[in-house]
Amino acid sequence: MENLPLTEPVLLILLSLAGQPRHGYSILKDVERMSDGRVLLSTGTLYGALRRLLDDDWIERFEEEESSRGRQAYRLTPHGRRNLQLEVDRMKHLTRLAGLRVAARER
Amino acid sequence: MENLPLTEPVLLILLSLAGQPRHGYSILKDVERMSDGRVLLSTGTLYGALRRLLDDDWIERFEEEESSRGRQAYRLTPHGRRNLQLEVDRMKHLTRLAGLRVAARER
DNA sequence: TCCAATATGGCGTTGTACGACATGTCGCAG
DNA sequence: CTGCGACATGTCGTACAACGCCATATTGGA
Repeated sequence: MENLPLTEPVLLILLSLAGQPRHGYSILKDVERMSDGRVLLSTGTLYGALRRLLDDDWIERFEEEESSRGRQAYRLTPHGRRNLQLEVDRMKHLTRLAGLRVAARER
Repeated sequence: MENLPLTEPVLLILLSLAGQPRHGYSILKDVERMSDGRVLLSTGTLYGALRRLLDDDWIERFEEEESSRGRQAYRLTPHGRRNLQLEVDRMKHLTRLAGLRVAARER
């Protein structure tokens, strides 16, 4: 339960879970959609990241009764949601700054 | 001259160079300032990243005549600036989406 | 004269990302 | 009823970025 690096794949996974609980394959597809097909997580990346997120209590398993298949849904913990919120705020701050800097054209 | 992963350290370094050419140590301090002290690049990270950015022609060495010390300034190439612009646009798009997703509170 | 800040860089460890591989289910078109 | 593509979950090995630590050198001020 320490802190993990908030890399792009991890961020996208969390973002995908922010709206609703999902199972692995669904996250994969959602990330693809969110990024307009630019980010294609491999299953290696996905399940590795999910394990770390579980270890650090950012997400938790979420059992759906009626699902017959081996599907396992994941959902954000309050802890995870809090941290995601902080991260998004940080990103907003940074993009604002980035916009200004890049806009100040070469002369 | 292929594409390199746009990780957080790399992004911050580029952002730091967007405003003006800088030498290594100056980038270090600027990144620290930009992130309100939250991101402290180690020199290992910095010079490793700079080498890769040079290899991939995102930045170039920029000789200042009057500098007596071993200072070597770096500056964005047009290629690097273009890519940075694209990356910033991508980030803006993502943050917008992230804001919406996270704001849609649990129920 | 010493010391802190400035400045550049190498090296080894750690851990993430990712492709490749492995396995199985479900629904449907032929 | 059979093959196939989408759905679904995971492991393993490798490559490489991040980072801490070390080494080194200059400059300006107390």
